[in-house]
Amino acid sequence: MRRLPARRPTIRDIARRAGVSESAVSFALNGRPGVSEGTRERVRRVAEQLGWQPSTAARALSGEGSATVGLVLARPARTLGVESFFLQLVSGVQEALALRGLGLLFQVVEDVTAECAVHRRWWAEHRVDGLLVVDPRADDPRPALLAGLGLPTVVIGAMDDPAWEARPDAALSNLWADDAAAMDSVVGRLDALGHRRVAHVAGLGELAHTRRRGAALRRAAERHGLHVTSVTTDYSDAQGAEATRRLLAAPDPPTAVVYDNDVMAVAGLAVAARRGLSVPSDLSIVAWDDSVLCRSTHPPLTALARDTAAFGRRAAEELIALLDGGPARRTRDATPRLVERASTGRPVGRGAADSR
Amino acid sequence: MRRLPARRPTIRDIARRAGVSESAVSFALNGRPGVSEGTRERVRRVAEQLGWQPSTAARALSGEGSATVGLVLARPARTLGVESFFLQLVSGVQEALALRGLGLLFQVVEDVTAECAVHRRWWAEHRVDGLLVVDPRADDPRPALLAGLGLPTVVIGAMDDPAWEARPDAALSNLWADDAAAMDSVVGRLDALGHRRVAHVAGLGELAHTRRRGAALRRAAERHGLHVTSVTTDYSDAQGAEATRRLLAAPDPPTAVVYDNDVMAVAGLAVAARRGLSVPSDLSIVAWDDSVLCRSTHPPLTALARDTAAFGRRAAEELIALLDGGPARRTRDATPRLVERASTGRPVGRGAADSR
DNA sequence: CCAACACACTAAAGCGCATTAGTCGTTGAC
DNA sequence: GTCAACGACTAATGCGCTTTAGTGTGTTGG
Repeated sequence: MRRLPARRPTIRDIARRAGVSESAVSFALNGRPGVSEGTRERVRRVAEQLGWQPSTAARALSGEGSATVGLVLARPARTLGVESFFLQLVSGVQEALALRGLGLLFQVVEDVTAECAVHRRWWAEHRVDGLLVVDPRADDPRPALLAGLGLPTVVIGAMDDPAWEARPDAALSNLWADDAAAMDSVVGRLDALGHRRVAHVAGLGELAHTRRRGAALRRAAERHGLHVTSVTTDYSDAQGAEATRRLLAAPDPPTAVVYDNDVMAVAGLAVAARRGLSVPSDLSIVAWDDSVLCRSTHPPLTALARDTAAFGRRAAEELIALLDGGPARRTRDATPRLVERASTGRPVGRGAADSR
Repeated sequence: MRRLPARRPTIRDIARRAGVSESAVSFALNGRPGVSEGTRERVRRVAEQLGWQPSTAARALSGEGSATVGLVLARPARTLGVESFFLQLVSGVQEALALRGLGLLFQVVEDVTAECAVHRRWWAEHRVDGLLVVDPRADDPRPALLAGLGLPTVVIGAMDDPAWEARPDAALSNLWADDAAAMDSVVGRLDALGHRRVAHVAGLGELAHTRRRGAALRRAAERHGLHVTSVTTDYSDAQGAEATRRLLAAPDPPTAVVYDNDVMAVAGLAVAARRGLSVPSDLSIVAWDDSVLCRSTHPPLTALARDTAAFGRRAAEELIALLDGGPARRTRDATPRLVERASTGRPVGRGAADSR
C-alpha cells in the first residue's frame, strides 16, 4: 500500500555507471591501492551523484564492524530523567562519535545484571564495535565480561585499582576524574569557613565513586579535625530530602552538607527553607555536579563543576583510539572545581564554629 | 595483541551440531513451517546451549531490516541536559522497544537541517527501520523527507493540520497531546484565582507546540477577558530569567506567568525571589511539564504534569505497529493536567485583581 | 500398483560489501 | 628480444542469514 521502494544505490550501480567492476569501486571508495587516480575520481563522482552511502549491515557482515558503539544506563527508571549529567555526557559522546560516522546505540535498564545481558546480546548480534560503561561499581562484573567478549570498552569514572589491574590484556581503557581531590577542596573550604560538622548525602552505595568520595571525605575530615556523618541514597529528590530531614533532626546537626548530585542538593535546600533555616548562615550546601538547577535556586548553590560534555567527548575519543587498535590506558580527566555561590558561608548561631 | 577471538556461534554451528542443514535451522528458529516439531525442538536446544543470537547485520542484509529505530534530537547543545523531558521520554521509548528486541540509535545535533542529513544517512546505511521524530515545527521538512524515503515514522507532538494532511500515503503516524486544552485549564484556573494579567514565557518559536500554546492562550484570555503578554525564548534558564526580568519591569507587570518548561519556571522563581517578590501572593508561577525540579523548589511549583515515560512508550508502540505493517494514524495522548502546588494563588497587592 | 501429493528437509542463490586471487597489457632490465 | 615485475583491473569468494527451488521418502487414492 505504501513504502514506495526508493531503492538505495549500491556499489553495483556505481560500477555500472562508471563502467568498472564492483571491486574497483570498493577500492576506489576506500582509498585502497589498485585503481588509477583518474578512475578513483570518476568513481567518487558517480557515488556522490547517486547519493551512495555504504550499507553498515553489509560492512559489518564482511568483518568491518558495525560502526556503532553502545551505552547502557543501569539506573532504576525512578532516578532517571532527573540529573542533567547523562544527557550532557551523551551529547559530548556523540559529538566525538559523529566526527567518525559512528552511531550510538543507547539503552536504559534497571540494573547491572540486565546491563550485562544487553552487552552480551549486542555482542552476539554484532551490533556494536565497542562500549562505553558508566557508573563503575564495587565488584563490577562488566569489565571481566567485556574483556572476555573482546569488546573494546572505556569505563567512564574511577575504577577501583584491583578492578583495573585484574583486567587481563584486554582493550579496556578508563577515564576518571579525581573525586578525592575534589572532595579535599570542598572540605578544606568548609573548614576554612569555620564548619565543624559536615554531612555527606551520598549516592548509591554500590557505585565506586560513592565509596571514593566517602573515603576521601573521612580522610579529609580527620586531617582537619572535623566531624562527619554520611547517608547513602538512591540519588532521588525524595531520598535527598528525607536524608536532609534526618540529618537536621539529629541532636547535633551539621552546619554544612555535601550532596552527591544537584537534584538532592536542591531538595535539601527546599527542606531547609521549609524548616525556616537560612542558607548559608544556618546551613551551607554544596552540590556535586553543577547545572542549571544550581544556578536557578535562591540562593544559588555552590557546586563542584566539571565540563560533563567534554568528559563524554574524551571518553568517546578514548574508545575511538581503542577501536583503531591503540593500547588500553588509564586517563585522568580534569578535577571538578568548586564554584562558590551563595549557598556556602560562615556558620552562625545554632552552635556553629564556637567549639573550636 | 589482544582481542581474544571468542567467535560467535552461527547457524552453521547449530546445523552441524544438530545434524541438519542451515536452512532447517533457520526455519526452526523462525517458526517457519517445513520442519518437524521434534527437529525444531532439538535445534532450539542446541541454539540455546551455544548461546546463539542472530546477527543483526546478516539479518539486515537479507532484507529483514536492522531491528533498530532512530531518534535524533535537534537542539542546540546549550539547552540540552537541562530538561528532564527527553531522558524520560527516551526511557519510556526503550521500555517498549526492548520488548521487541529493537535497538535505539540516538543522536544529538544542532539543528533540523543536520537532523535531516542524519536521517538520510541512516536510511542509506540501512541503519534503521523506523524513526521517532520530536519537536515538530512549522514548515517541518522532516515528514516529507521521511515519507519520501519510505521510512516508517512517528511524529511525537502535535503537528499542524496542513502538515499532517499533506503527507502522502506514507507510513507516518502522529502522537499528540492536547496542549490547547491544557492551556485552557491553566487560564481558567488563573482567572478563577483573580488574575487579570498573565504572561507566557514560551519556548522556541519555530516549534509547532509553542505556537499552539500561544494561540490557545490568546483565545482563552480573550474568552476570559484577560490581558496577556508573550515572550519567546530558547528554553534556557538564562533566557527564562531574562524574560522574567523584562516582564516584571514593565509598567503593568503580570501577576501570573506560565513557563514553557520547568527550567525556565525555576529560573523565573529565583528572579522573583531576588526582587523580593513573594510567590504566589505577588506572582503566581506555572510550569509546563512537571519534574523533580518543580517539587524541590520553595515554594514548590504548580505544573502541567503528564506521564512522559508513558508518552514515549506509546510513541514507540505506534512505531512498532507501523513496522508491523499497520496503518498510519493520528492518536491523542492524555491531556496534561494541572497539579496545583504552592506557587499559584490569589494575587494580592501590587494592583492585582482589584481592577475587576 | 502406480500416479499424485504431502511432508521433512537440503541445495543454492542472494543481500552489499571487502578481499584475495587472478588476468592482461606495459615497462624495464639484462 | 625475452622474461620478470608492475600497475590497473576483474572474477570469485565469503560474511550469516533468509528464501526459493528443489529432492527424496512415505502415504494415499483410484
